[in-house]
Amino acid sequence: MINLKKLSKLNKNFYTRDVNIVAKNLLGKIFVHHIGLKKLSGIIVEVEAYDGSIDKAAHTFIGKTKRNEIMFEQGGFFYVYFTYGTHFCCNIVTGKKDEGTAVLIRGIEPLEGIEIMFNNRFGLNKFLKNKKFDLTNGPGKICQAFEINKSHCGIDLTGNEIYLLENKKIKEKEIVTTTRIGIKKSIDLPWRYYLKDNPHVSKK
DNA sequence: CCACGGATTGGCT
DNA sequence: GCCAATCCGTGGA
Repeated sequence: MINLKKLSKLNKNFYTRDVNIVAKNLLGKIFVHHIGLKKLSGIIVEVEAYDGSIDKAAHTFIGKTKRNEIMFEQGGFFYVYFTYGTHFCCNIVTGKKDEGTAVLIRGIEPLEGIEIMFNNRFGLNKFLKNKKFDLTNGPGKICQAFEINKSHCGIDLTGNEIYLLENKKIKEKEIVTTTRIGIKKSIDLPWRYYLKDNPHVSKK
């Protein structure tokens, strides 16, 4: 088991770099959400980069709007959006101010608060124990398990409610690079990254 | 004001 | 593999 107390929080210098650099480096980091006395955490195992300057699939491609304005801030903020009438998806804003770049979190390996996440996803049904790999393998599922919604959009990730922790360095050969999922524009950009053989990745 | 589609998920054929 | 659920951001009239 990882001793989270020894890990340092990721700072502004981490987040304000190029979106694809940050995306790759987010793999293996610990995502933490404090809710009162509850604590939920897990290892990031799958991400996608979005860059409004050249990427038609990015929410910022159309310019600044009320919905996407947090993506135009400097790196280190949290961007949450609602889609398909049913799901939230969470992103890490990256780069310098006005770049309009962010990383979508698509897969997490749960560490702390697994019982709470299970309850958030499936209720208290004990007959669903075989669902242990279906808790956080997808962006909508992550938000449901981690209790993330629109109210968390704009949070500063250097604060104490939602933040990320440093962890052991991931080797280049453990990272799979491929195209992004579920989009209809700019579908050929190889901006999806995930940890090889990890069962909490949404799709191979 | 109205129409449209989406960085998804889960259930059914 | 196919498709409904379900709502809001966005853009055009």
